[in-house]
Amino acid sequence: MRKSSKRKTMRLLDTIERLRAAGLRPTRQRAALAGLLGSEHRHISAESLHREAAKAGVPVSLATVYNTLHQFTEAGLLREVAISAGRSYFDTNTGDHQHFYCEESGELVDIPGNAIVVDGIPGPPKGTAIDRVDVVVRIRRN
Amino acid sequence: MRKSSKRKTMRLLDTIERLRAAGLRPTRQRAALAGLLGSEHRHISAESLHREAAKAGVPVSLATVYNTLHQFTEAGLLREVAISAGRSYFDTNTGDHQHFYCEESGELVDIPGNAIVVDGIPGPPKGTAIDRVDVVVRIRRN
DNA sequence: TCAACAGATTAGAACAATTCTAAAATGAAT
DNA sequence: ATTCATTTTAGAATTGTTCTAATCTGTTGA
Ligand SMILES: [Mn+2]
Ligand SMILES: [Mn+2]
Ligand SMILES: [Zn+2]
Ligand SMILES: [Zn+2]
Repeated sequence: MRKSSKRKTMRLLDTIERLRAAGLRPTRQRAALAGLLGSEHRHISAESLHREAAKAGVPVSLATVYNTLHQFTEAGLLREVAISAGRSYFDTNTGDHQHFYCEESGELVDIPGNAIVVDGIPGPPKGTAIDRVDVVVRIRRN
Repeated sequence: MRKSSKRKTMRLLDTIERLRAAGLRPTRQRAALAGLLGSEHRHISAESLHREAAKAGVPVSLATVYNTLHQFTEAGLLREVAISAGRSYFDTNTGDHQHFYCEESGELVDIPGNAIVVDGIPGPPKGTAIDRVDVVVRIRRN
């Protein structure tokens, strides 16, 4: 067994543990998708992940991709980012951070959470509490 | 001619002027929709405006509602608010301000622009400039 | 080891929001 | 009035997402 193969196996075991810890049965599809999501921070859509899976030779249905993205989000493994109507984006970076968004390219770039400070938020409407503060800095090519 | 009728007529003339100023031909439909949007600040969707028009006895097609909302947005008479994938919201308040958003009720509440201060935004990616900073304060009923 | 079953996956239908098409209507300019 | 570019429209088409109900699979415990 070569080194890279052994590394891959260990990553798979890790992934399976992480799924179990999240209360999700470690199925072939979930493990494969979790593997594709990987360790670096990424912004993906359901369709893009579905294409990626197909390209990687993992035949998983689009319905399962949607199910899995929502389950991962509920489990705190992903975060959903509302950027523009029409398409949902999921973020593998679940920590406190914000985004640059370029309408022209559709690209999403992280802004570290410790950089931005939002001040002066009024008390929320009676009977509600603040859940999260999302900042999207819309940028344009020049 | 009664007072209220005269007021309505003047508002209509105003609306027509404003459409002309925006470079839009003041058609029956555009004037009616602009009238419905009114002067108070509101958050609407295409479908909700379409229903409102129908209820007001103004038969305007859904396609025209979409066209008009986009044209008004382009002309700076409306602003599009990205809140959640799936439905577009338009805002008759085009000034600098932000929003509370309650996922449970779908309600959108204005936060005056002079209240919130966003600090520490990093320089935008090379070759781009900041267009707008959107803040959405997500709230939950408790 | 394997039977049994709850939970997961799937193809495809259904759905909701939006956009497109191309034909008919209309505002503006003669 | 006539003309013509612009606008409106009904309905089809497209897109992203969710639903359905049949099939499959991971887990459990004999
Ligand atoms: Mn969702
Ligand atoms: Mn739009
Ligand atoms: Zn991010
Ligand atoms: Zn607003």
